[in-house]
Amino acid sequence: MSQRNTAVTGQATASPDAPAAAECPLREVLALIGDKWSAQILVELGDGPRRFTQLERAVEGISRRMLTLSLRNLERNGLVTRTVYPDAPPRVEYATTALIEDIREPLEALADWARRAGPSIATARHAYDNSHRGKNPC
Amino acid sequence: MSQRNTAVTGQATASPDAPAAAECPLREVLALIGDKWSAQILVELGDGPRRFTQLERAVEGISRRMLTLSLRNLERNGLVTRTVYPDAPPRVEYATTALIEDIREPLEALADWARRAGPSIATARHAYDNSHRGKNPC
DNA sequence: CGGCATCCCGGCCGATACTG
DNA sequence: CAGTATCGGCCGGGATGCCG
Repeated sequence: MSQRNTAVTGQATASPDAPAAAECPLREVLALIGDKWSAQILVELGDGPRRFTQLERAVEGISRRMLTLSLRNLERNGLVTRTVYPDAPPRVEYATTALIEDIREPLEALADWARRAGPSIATARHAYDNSHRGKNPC
Repeated sequence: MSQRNTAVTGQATASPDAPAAAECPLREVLALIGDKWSAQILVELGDGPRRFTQLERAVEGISRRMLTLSLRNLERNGLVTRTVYPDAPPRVEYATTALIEDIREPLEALADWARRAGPSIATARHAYDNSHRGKNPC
């Protein structure tokens, strides 16, 4: 069994069938793009189609393995397309589908919020850590 | 060492210090509320302050353990407040802070998108699974 | 009521090496 | 270039039980 499989190498980056996302739509979104890399990949693809290696360099820190798995997952859920060109040096392009058009704005809004709230959060965190320190011996 | 600690029971629901969220604000948001329960908790708290047991019942499926860990994490990052009332039966209320006011809308937008795109995604997934089936016995 | 401590497993994810 | 295969660590998170 060396061919492509549903669970590529024993996992699938997201739930294999979204079994119990149940009635909470927020959970569903997070199950789709709430993982470590998918959102960043979508953002990068938002600027236009990208090749595999382009994404690998753009996302910064992602491994080929996780890039592959994440892209497969996004493709499976209809969020990106994968196009193979029959060139001498292999060439594959990934692009977003119409499905994501409607989430780009909310995603941007979240990012904006992170930029604005970031400092406040850091402050709150340090305050919390200070007031709860000393419980643990160094 | 039976007191409260930074890593309560060996984990922290989110990164202990958000070390390498780096320059991607989206990653930071997901590091904060991208886990399995935090977003739902925030949504529930959006309707007003809630007690621990109220949340436990409202969130549906969450364990006391994860509720505690998630709330602690949200509290640490200044997204919710924890108020203890000195009553005979212990009473603790959780509420959102001003920090979250600005993400409620984007969060709602994401949920809306999930509701609308849900069917299309399911279709895409089944199509993908069909066209890639037969590689694995059974 | 509102937690915390312990056990434990499955899956995320990184590192590394091999392939068409 | 664009993947795939394999090993292994770490941690999210469920189940259970005890405590003030």
